[in-house]
Amino acid sequence: MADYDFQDIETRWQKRWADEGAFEVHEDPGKPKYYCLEMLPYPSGNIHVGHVRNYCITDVISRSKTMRGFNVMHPIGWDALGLPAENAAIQRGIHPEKWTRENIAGMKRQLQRLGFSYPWSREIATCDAEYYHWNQWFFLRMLEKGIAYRANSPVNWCPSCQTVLANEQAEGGICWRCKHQVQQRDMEQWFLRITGYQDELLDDMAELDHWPERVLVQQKNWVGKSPGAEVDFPVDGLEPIRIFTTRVDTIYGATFMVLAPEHPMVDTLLEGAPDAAARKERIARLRAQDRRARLEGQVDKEGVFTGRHATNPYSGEKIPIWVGNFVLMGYGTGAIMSVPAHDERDLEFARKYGLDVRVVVQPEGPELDGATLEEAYDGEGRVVNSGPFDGLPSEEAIPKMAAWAEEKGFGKATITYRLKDWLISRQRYWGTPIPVVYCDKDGVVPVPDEQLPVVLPPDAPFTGEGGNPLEKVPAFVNATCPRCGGAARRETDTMDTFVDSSWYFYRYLSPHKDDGPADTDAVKYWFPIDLYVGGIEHAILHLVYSRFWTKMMRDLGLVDLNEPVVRLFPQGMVHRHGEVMSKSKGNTIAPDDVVARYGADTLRLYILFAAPPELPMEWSESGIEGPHRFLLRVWRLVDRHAAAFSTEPLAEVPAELPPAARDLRRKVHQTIARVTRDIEERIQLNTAVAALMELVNEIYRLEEQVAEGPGRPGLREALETVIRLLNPFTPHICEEMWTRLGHRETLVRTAWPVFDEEAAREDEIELAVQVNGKVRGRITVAREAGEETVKAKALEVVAEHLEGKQVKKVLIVPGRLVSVVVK
RNA sequence: GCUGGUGUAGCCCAACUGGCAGAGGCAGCCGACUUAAAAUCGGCACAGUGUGGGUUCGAGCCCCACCACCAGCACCA
Repeated sequence: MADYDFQDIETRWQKRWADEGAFEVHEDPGKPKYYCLEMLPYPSGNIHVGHVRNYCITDVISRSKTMRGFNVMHPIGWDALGLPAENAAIQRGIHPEKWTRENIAGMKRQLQRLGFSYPWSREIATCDAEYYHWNQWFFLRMLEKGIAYRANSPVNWCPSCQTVLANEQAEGGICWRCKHQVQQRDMEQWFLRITGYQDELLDDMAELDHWPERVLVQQKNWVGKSPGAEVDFPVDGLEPIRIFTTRVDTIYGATFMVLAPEHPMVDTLLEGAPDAAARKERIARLRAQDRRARLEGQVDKEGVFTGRHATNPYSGEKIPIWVGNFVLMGYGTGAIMSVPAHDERDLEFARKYGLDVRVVVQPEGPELDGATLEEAYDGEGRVVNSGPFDGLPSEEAIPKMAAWAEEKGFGKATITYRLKDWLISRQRYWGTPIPVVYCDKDGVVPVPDEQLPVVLPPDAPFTGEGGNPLEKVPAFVNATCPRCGGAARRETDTMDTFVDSSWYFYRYLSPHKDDGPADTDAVKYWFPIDLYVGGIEHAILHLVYSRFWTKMMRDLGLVDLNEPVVRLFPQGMVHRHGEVMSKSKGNTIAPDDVVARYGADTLRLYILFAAPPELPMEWSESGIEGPHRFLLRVWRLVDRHAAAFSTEPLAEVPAELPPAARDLRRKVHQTIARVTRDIEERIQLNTAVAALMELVNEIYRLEEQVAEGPGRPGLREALETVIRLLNPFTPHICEEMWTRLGHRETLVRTAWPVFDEEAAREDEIELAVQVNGKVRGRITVAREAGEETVKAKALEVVAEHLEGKQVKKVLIVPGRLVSVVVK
């Protein structure tokens, strides 16, 4: 018997695939296409099991789709710009580029050792000037269209990363990368006007019917669309205070207003107020409260009365102006009207400071009383105590009252979003240089297309002493103004690396195109992406940016699409000892060790078998034994017959078969149907593997009975079916067995088995017979047996349970059971 | 607190539109092979589906109320 020498088998087949360029693809109008995408890795130094899980899923889909006759695009690349490379440079004195290239080389070796089916000629690295050239080109196009702009605004500064961050990258005041708390700073920065697409990002979700609901919900929350009204509240001798509300119908119940401590009018209001100094100091304390805690509502509501009043423009009533820590400057106008009767937060505040509570919306049922109200009523109802609007249902009052404000000139209906423009400038070296220069005479001047790419200078100093290393490279900073030819200073900020990943999937299609980012014809052929597999942690980052980028490209006339991805499949994480596997937890598994011990095929099979792909998978040291033993079992089975079959002529499986051979053939075809469906429709790869194990068990059981005689061609069919169905999961061992059975062509170019419904059909069916819901017997009937036959047989077999009782009903569920109801 | 997901054998997990709770694997037990063990081959056992109600001839699956764990959202006016 030949040993299963996985080291030898795997490296040999990897070499053959590489030599043959087995996975290279080109546009082929004669075939249906399938674009199978996975999230490209950051070259941190090692492929980890999480990546492996991601890439095993896409590899199975890609290989099976190829065998099913599709022209499959399944590319890989490197998200190669980013901070860790620069930190390595500071800490270890290795240039970011060297560090990155070495990591890429190592990780590429790891991926190749796992046998993934990539067209390596399409490999891209975003740190190639050939790639980031087009980031710059896109930036210039957006600058022309006003989508890219420079503005001064409060931004998130991460002291640990020494750079600013986009809003969604500092959620809850925490840097997404290093988890440090960010600071607020006012800085002039570059933004992309993603808010120009905010409604489209929401509306086009209707097209994303193969995206998981939880991702869409997250994105929807993040965009945070909230229709309402803005209303100006006049203040004697000052500018009016503008508030935003979603419930203008409750405005007659506004008994006070509250400004965010950072609101620009706070200081002005305090001037001339009694005890101004003391109030100022207390407000300063509110400002100093932990920002993150304030954002998350973790602090108690606190406020300071300014001593001033504003006028409710609807009622003409004077109401006190407060400053409160629960009002945020970053949302709406940073000022609210407070309606304690109908808003929980306002009620809490009002009770704490003894402010009036006035009911202005009355629901069905007992009359609400502001004085005793314990819970704010924030539902709908009939508007009361509201002057001319009394009696209106609140949903009708909202548009009427907003229209009234507009008519009178002190307000209007408006929509507020939580989404902010995408801040893309970073004060770091290892990113795409933003292609503009600053000229004393001409101001901000874009670098002309023909001068692109603006290349990162290789000789920047990585001292770690703060400041962008690019600023310290005179040859880079000192530029010529493209407009006037005079001296100019080059922009030293680089782009957010999420820019790189927003469009990389277009670049794969024409990775070396030098006169544009993407080839239009190739995009037409391959897009949209049929399946995108990756981690869900990118739900409001990469996946939103990518959707925006495609819409922007569409508006530049580059693509004819609203959405890049048809089906999104977020795979589950890998856990160990009940915790997420991560470097910081110190519980990682190195795929290399597993490959050395069990081989790539076993690792692949185990990862896919251990849990459904979308759920977390628990890594277990003993669990891997099962799939490994299974492969040995298949290997021995094929080994017993390979020599003989490889020299025998192929024979048709006869239509008439002895029972054992018939049973085997049925199982073979049932398995084809199950595995195909589990892979293609359900992406339920664990059950596909289980079905294959079942089939192999069945072959073992029947092997001796079908090895000789009319069943023999069926045995061969069974073996070859197992090999072909298993190939996407464990391609090396399958190629080897396939060859040993006498085939010359690789499985990469071999068709998927064809399902024969007739062969899969059961001839006899066993039915359970229930009496009043309890199984009391079972009968075996021919597949085509009529209802009467089934009924008679069923009643006969449970006769003793029917004695002395009256049969009320007999239900026959075809192929399942017979249910007898008696009384 | 809100939304979503998950809860099935000692463990990881199956169960198509409501139809006999068990496919697969790990661990366990018994036999065969072996001087013996491992490996291998064959076989066995184990839960009534988180809890409590309901609908139904029939519920793991549907409905209601809870519990636990996970994820997301959360003072967004």
